[in-house]
Amino acid sequence: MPEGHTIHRMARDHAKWLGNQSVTMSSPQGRFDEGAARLNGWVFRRAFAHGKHLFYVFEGNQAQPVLVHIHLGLFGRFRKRKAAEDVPSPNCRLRMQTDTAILDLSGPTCCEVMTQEQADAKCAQLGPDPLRDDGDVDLFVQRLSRRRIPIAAALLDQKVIAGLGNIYRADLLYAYRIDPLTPARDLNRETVEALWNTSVWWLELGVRANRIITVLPESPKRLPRLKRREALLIYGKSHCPECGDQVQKSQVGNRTLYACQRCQVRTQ
DNA sequence: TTTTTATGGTCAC
DNA sequence: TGACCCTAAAAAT
Repeated sequence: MPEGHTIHRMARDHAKWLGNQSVTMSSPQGRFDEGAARLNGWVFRRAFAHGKHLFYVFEGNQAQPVLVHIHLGLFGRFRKRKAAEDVPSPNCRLRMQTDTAILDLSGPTCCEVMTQEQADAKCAQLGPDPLRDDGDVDLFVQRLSRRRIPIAAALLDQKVIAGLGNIYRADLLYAYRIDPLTPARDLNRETVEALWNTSVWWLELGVRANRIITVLPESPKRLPRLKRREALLIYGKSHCPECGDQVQKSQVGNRTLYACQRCQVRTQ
């Protein structure tokens, strides 16, 4: 269930659980047999994320580290297992096991071995990631300024900004009352910077809370207990929290968009 | 029990 | 634009 915050959180957690340990790797399902066999017993050195892409760095018997690139897609999922006796799901693509932890991966769009150079090339295709130190708001501004597509489609385009998904896009546009069909390049810089800054804040909060929360105005010391519904502004709702009108569901950028036609009227 | 849905993405036309 | 890929849980029957 991944937008960017999930992937960055996984990079952090997995490095904590597996870091600097020799990892026993297998592919119960069989579709990653070759990769698992190649890296079996290698040392998990570190993990990093760019947008929704997750990378592990393994060191073994070769001069250069070798990476595993994982993209969860819509259905991909990791499960942390308690004991080695746990039987993996029949669709478990990859099991990584150390003396202290077991991680099972199922349903990823992508799970492949690659070099650092290939990983760099993969990341070079992506837009700036608000969660990364090298995330650059100017690049976001520039990429948006060249697109005529609706802003609601642009926010899902990983070449424009990396890490946002369907929930963050709906709530970002709602937060600033932006008409979702506004051409991306028509938005003024002030608005684009606001979208970026709020993305940074929401994604960081998402990593910390390990869930999407878009309703908190500033960082609280203690996270309130929120039910899923209460944590979101408009995504998945039937009525606008501001005016009470029915929320419009439509398909924009191939995904279901939730928006309020009465409130979201800004076009710059 | 079957069908639908989901926080994603690629490819062909 | 639509077909398709991947999996699991919720919703519908």
